[in-house]
Amino acid sequence: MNLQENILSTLSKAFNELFNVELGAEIFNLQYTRERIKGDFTLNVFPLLRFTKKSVDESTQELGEYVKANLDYVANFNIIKGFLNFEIEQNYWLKFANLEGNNENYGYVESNTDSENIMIEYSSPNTNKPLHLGHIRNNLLGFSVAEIVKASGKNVVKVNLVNDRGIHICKSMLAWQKWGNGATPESENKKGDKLVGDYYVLFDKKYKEEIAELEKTGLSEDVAKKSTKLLAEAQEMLRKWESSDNEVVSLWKTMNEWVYKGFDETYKKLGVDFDKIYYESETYKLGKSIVLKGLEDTILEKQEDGSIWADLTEDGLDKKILLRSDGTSVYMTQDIGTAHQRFSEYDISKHVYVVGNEQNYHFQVLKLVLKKLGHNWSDDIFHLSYGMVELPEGKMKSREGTVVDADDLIAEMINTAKEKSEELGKLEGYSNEEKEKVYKTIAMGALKYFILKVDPKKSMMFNPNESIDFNGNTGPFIQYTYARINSILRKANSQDINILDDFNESINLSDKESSILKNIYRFPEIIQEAAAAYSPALLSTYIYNLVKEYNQFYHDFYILGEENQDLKMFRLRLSKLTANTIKSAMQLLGIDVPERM
RNA sequence: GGUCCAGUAGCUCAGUUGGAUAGAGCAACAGCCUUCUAAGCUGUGGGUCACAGGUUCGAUUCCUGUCUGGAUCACCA
Repeated sequence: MNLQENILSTLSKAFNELFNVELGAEIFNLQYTRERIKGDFTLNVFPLLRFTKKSVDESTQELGEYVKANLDYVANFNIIKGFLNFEIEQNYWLKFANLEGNNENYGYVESNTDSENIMIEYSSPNTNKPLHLGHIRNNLLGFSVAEIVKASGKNVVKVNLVNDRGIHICKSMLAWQKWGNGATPESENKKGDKLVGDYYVLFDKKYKEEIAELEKTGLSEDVAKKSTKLLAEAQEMLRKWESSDNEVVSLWKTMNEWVYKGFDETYKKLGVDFDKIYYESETYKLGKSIVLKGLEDTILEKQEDGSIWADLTEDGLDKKILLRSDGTSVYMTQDIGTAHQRFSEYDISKHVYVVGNEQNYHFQVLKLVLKKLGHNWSDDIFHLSYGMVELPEGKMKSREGTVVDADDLIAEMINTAKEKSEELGKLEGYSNEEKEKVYKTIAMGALKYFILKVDPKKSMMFNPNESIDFNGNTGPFIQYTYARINSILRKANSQDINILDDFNESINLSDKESSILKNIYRFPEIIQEAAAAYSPALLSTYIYNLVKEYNQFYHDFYILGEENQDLKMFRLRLSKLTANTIKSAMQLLGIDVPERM
């Protein structure tokens, strides 16, 4: 039992004995005591007055006395306007520090074969579009959430779904065929994803030109859009692709390979990976057959033109097309197939889709259609919907070129980290290779933290003209603190001090020191909370606060320079604990910490 | 138009079941390197928590309405 559980059960007993009421632990509002107020845990007594049937002051006083008398480590209590603050004896924190002193996995819960299996899909790139800042948010979120859920004691399967089929793919293939002159990534000296992306943009340009031409002949915009030769050719290509036309399929394979190679490079830079990759091209047929089965079972309906629909109007949604009149699949069709395949392949209790909030409606429909088709596991689908990354001038639009390219941004960050680091000149003695590694660590730390510290649900602002900060509430600030602690630990080591020896617990803790210990004590809870909320932001806020406190401590107290041996040993231990916690928390954010910087 | 999400300091963001004096960072200004890394620490200024009602001992938090911004309602993915 941890502290809170002990206090809660003692409170239950208190109500039983003092006020003659049976209350479960869940009724008590027990929180960590606010900063600047004496105490460690705070009970809000107001909501309990209806059970005590006594005045606020009396109730609070009696509860405080009871808990103090009946719980060992409650050293004292104080009362402020109906808030009962329990003060935990410092010995408890000191024991805790000795106990967890060198537990590298402190806070993590190991999973086993009985643990829940959770599937997390993220990234899900479109093979026409090179990865940009929006995708970076997706990838970082997905990876971090997976790490956090894993650390909370679950088995995690990270999956990626590649959007490798559909009319959009045919657009870039067609453009390459028509105007590519056989260009390859090698011949153009360009990353494959970028090259293919260029042809997608080119298609759109030519398509718009053709629409404009048609409009000049007197057609309305809507009619013109549907009458272009280009679109007709793309549609024809999709039909050929779905009927496995050799030429089309072989071009498709070639161009996809280019893209994958490019994506892999970017994934590697971002430090994200997957346990399994699914391809739409391999699941859409399953989706198709499920849809046809649904039609047979009269759950779905067919229109005169042959297209197949789900009628969701009873549930407050619209009608949704699941198969086109020419028999080809839409996005929803393959998603039905993919979900089906995954739930039959794996025994998963939850399937998390990390997908932008622009697709909220899509997932609402997906869950509902699956449910209608009789798949109860549709309830286990969770759409982790995150907000857009906005630029000062508005949304990023691939086709309009207003995107912040992932590779460019990463390169720029590394460059900034390098400049800054060289300016400070703290890496003397490192080889160039080691230095480059540190630059990358810092650059990615800055970028990742910048993105992950924002609540996933909220849209976030990124101003490309203001480079991402390295001071304040940033990744490098946290990394710096880690490097600083390490510097001390290295020195201690070279003085033959064994940090892992138990320290003498008969010392007096300063407020700052016990505050740091309390913070570290909370780490396991934070992991659980972050996992339950699928929110890396909770972890970044946590680690920032811890680091800030440690830096204050570092500034105000000597560690190695402390003359009292017991205090010195304790402070080294405290530093070690902090470093471990920083490293663990940052790991869950997918951020590395450097030994020096 | 329907549905959903958001609005907290000049800017970027915290604020988890309603609770104590609403917090950080950046930017601005003023300080701190003759012992452990100044990517740090300390201080000052900066708020009608969009607005108006309601619920109650108590609302940034819950409810209703209004305003503003965004997303979505495709035979795109």
